[in-house]
Amino acid sequence: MEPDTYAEVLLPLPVSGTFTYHIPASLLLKVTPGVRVIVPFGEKKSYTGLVRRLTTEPPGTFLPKEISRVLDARPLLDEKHFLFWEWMADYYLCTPGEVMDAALPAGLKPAHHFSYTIDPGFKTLGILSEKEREIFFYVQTHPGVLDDELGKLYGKRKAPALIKTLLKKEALSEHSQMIDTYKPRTLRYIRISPRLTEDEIRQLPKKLKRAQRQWELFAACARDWSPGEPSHEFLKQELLRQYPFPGALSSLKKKGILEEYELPVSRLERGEEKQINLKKLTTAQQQVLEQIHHLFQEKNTVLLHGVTSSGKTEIYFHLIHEQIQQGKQVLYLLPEIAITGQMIHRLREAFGDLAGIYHSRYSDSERIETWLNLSGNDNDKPLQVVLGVRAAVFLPFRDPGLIIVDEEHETSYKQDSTAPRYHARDAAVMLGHLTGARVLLGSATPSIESYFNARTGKYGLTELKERYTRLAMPEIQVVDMKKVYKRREIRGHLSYALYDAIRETLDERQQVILFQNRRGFSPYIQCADCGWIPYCKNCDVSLTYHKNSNRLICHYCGYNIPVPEKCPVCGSTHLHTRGFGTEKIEEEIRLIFPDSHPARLDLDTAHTKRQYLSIIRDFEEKNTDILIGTQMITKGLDFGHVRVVGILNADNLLHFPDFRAWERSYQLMAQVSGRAGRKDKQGHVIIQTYDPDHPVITDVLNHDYFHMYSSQLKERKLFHYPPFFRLIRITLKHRKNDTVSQAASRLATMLKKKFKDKNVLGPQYAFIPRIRNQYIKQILLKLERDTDKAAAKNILQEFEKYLRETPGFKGLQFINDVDPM
DNA sequence: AGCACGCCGACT
DNA sequence: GTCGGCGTGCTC
Repeated sequence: MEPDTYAEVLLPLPVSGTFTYHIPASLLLKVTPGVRVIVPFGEKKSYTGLVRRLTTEPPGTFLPKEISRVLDARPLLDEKHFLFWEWMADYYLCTPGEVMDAALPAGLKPAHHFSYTIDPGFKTLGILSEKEREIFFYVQTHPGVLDDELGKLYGKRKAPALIKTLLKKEALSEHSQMIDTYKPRTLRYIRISPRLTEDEIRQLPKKLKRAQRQWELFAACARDWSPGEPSHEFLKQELLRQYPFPGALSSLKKKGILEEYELPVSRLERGEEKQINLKKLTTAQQQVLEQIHHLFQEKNTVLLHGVTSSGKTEIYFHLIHEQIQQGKQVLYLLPEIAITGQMIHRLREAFGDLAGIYHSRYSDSERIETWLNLSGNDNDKPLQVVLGVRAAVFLPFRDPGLIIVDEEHETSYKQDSTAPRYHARDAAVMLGHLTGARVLLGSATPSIESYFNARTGKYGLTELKERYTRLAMPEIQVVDMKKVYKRREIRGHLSYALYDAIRETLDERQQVILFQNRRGFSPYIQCADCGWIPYCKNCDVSLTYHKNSNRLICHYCGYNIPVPEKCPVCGSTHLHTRGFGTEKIEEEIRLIFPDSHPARLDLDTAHTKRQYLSIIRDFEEKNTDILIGTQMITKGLDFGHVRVVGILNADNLLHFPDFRAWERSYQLMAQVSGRAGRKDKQGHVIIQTYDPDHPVITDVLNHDYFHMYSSQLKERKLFHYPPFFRLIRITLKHRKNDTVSQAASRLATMLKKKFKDKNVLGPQYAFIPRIRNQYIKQILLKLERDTDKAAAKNILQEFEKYLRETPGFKGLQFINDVDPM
């Protein structure tokens, strides 16, 4: 007799292992690694989980329960991707469950729900509290209501507690329920019933003689019928449009002559089948393409360093085309903000329905369909290339030949708010390793790490130095704000130099981009008499003044209050704004250039994708002529008529307290500059700074990436930072300041003893020491490149476990960020 | 994560 | 004496 088979199932729980279930004989063929299963868990719950592996080894210490249902016909992912998940959990110090959570689109995610009805025997309303009664009556009018709907109505926190007492008082009954949130869209088809024999069909003309409409309908379906062949199928809606006889149709169905059935259609936008359509490469591009091929023979990963507007995208497209011709798939990663309508259009133009998009802007259903398509869980032909954001690294490509990570220096590739705190670029390199796909990183301003890897031979390196249309690099002018203020050569926050450039540009009906790395009107307000500054009550930050709403807003927790009329400390009415943000610049521009049409692009004006796109479109169509924005304007935008780019205050970039500040400043300024002068005329970039001789400014001025790189590299070496050292940033959070402080210094001491003193930095308060009433301290652990990382991580986790269990340190939160940004 | 079990304060 | 607070520990 065959031994029993068990499945190790990953459940969406924050635990490290899997749970073992017995596979009933009836499900034996259906349960394979990678399919989702419904399993009982605990007393009455059931979860959807993912089968990790099968085993015939019976567990010794417990009696396994049975798998109750299998949800997928084919695995959602293969062994390689499981290994990828496991690498990620291990490398970024989180659980496989957390990786699973990040990897799967919401609708495929293991979850479970409860629905409620009132208990029919319940009589004594009197024993219910007012709130309980509310829920009771809601359930009475909405039988079968789900837990999350009640949660939405009565509070995510409160509802479960109230429901619990209602269950206890036997007022409600609970029903465990699997929700399939994903419903494939279907189309209805009509065909001649295959159960009809040939003879019966031949009899039909006689039989239907007196039913004119039924006869017409049948004749239409039988048009191309030939004996022995299966009937053609007709779209119901099409058929009824030509022959609008629904009554006749249902009669024919009743008689068993025609049959109606549903087939799922993919919701993926499929353009018509298209011939692959590529632009011809320039000589320089062609050379780089060949070099990439050459480098891929020896290296898994290649860095393409190509100046802005050098046409990297064209090279990518040619590489994608080659992969498709070889029957291989391509993953094409871009930062969220760079996936523009323009970009999608170009991809569809080139690859038609072979191309897919994986993006948060797309509905969850569309993301699910992309996933199911790639995993082979639908009947469509597989996508050959998917353009996607960070999370697209998880897509279950079965035969990937190439992974492109464009704008590889972008910080948005790093997920830092929730675990897994992974970097999609580094994950892509690992994925390439596991799947055999080549990895191409691209950037005009590569990260120091990637460039270092390329220069030291870990990656291949190729450079594209020529701008696409023989476009000259923009002329960069640095304006010394110290002198400007001394000589009073300023209007608002615009130096005369910038003012003149804008004036001239407007007169020539061209466009301007102004970059200011701060949103809001001004960073804070201050009492001119006593120096009082309003702070957030939940966080240790000053409140930012927003003029539009006339409120003071905390950018960290959202806390906001109206602007006080007078100083609460001294009663003075002289409350002045300090510093400036995008909102203030916009106001100044309207004042200084009354004939201009400025627009602002930042988190406040582009809250939704739609708003963002409409601001961009207005600028593209020249409805607006001055675009004032934060980081947002630097990403992948292609404007044809921008003559002048102004960086209003380079200093708050340069003096950011972070070891990457200079690198970032360079990248930002170089990328913003790249927006200038696209079409016929050379662009003009004006950088306002109090520190005109700053080395980074000089490098930007000279378009000298390499100099920035080498000087930064020296600093990194000297102060023990990447790429010479690996960093783990440990964050401790607690409601009590004392608790974090004590725990943090205990941890630091332990780490210093175990590693070397110089390898442990801190503890120190976070940049914002308190957010949402949680005190935050950080320790930076620096590991030499040759340290046993696994061992170090184990030690760290041991220490944290020990501290968590120490009396007095209860409720302490640890967050480990590997390779923090 | 949820949920049960378990041991100490304010209530009919 | 009980209801209920959330600390601790387990779930295949």
